[in-house]
Amino acid sequence: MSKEKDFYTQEDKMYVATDCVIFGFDEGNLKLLIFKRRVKPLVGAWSLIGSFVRIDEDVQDAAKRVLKEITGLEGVFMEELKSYGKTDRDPGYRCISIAQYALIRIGEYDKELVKRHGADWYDIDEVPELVLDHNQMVKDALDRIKRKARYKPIGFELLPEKFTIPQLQRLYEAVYRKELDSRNFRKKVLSLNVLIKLNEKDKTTSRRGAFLYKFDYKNYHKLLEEGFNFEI
Amino acid sequence: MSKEKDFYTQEDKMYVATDCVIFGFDEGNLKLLIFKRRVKPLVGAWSLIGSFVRIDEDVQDAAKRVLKEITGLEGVFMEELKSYGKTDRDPGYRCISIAQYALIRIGEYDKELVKRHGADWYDIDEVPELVLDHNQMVKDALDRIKRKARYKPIGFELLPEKFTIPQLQRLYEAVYRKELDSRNFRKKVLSLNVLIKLNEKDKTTSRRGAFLYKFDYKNYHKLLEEGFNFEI
DNA sequence: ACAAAAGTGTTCAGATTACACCCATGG
DNA sequence: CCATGGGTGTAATCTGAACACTTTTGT
Repeated sequence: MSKEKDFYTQEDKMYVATDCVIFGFDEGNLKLLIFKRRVKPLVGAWSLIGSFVRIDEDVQDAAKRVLKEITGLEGVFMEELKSYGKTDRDPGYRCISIAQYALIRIGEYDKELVKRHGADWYDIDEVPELVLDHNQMVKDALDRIKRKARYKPIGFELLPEKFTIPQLQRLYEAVYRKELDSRNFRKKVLSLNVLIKLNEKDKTTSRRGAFLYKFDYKNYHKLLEEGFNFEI
Repeated sequence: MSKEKDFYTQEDKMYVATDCVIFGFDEGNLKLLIFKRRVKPLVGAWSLIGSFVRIDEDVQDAAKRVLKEITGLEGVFMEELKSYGKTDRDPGYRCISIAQYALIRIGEYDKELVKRHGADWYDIDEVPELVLDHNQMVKDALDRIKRKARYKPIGFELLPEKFTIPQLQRLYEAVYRKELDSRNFRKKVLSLNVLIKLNEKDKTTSRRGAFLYKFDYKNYHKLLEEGFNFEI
């Protein structure tokens, strides 16, 4: 930055942070990754995972950086939620935060790293009180994925690469918070033509076993361009 | 702020701006309000209307402030679009911008004020090159209202208080960029039960005249709570 | 043989689409 | 009297919702 002229010296500067609402899905429940603060202010309080944005760092990159620092993951689905810009949101100093939400495969993160950072998964119904406006961020992120699930096949980011249709249904049930009819669900989801049936079964949840599928990203992108509707 | 302790002094501060993508609708065309910069840097270039966020000002309030400064309008529909946070987006200095989009009634703004600020309306298809990433903001805002029109009756913010159904249809056609069948459009829009038919006609576009309607905000909010679908 | 989850089809109601003519009026 | 935009109905199709039984297999 130093090579550029600063035309704006009479204006106010402030801190810019980014906070990540990190969702996972496990055993039928939607989960949230939060951690216990070890630095001032608010030591010991539960918080979303976030960081200040550095002056030589894109906001998106800052979000990717913290996600990687805590979970070891890269290249996962992450999207901006909205900004939180009230003057009084942080008692420390004027700081605005650009919240993001991420969907990760709960089997794939680096458990050692997560533990070392004092982070832990909470069932979405049992999230404790978080610092600042972080509970509001979680609420807004939940509303967002509920809506988003209507037109993007959001679930596949949260499931392992190979998954069964009953698993996918349980995920949608967790997001929508209501039970779905398995016949209609299966019919709808298969009609989208974005699932590839494999010759393997998952036998962990039933004696009979359920066929595994994987997501057909190629077909999916083709359909997106045609303006497809993924409503379940 | 000064009464609070600043815990974060080792972190980077930056400028935070907000830019408004201001839409209007006139004679069948969606329009954009932009203005010609009179200050350094980039004097004379076309730009969205924006401002730095002051340290004692909410981001939303900053957006409202600039909208009022330029158009004289208050209380119009305005919503956050997204943040633009790349390090190199502003050559002046590190500055992130929270873009907003607003929908205003093109007959109601303060024309004197707009002229005095060097602002002008451009047809959405004829927007000139704008400074920084402002063309991208416009594109993103257009995509947003296209999607938003599917589940919120967005059009009413852009039309005068009293409007005709053909007017409303032309607005939707401008947003979707395709022609709609007038019988189906009328059927659908009336079935939503959010229009109040008035005993007046608008005769400016036909000899016969078209009945004027107004939007039934009360009924609309009731329907929203029930989770209504406004797809046209 | 039985418990427990996986898998499968049909019917009905409501919504969406396509489509063509008469109406009212000012000039 | 005619040109112009406003206003109306119906049939065909598609989509979403409701609903119950058979299959598989480990124990």
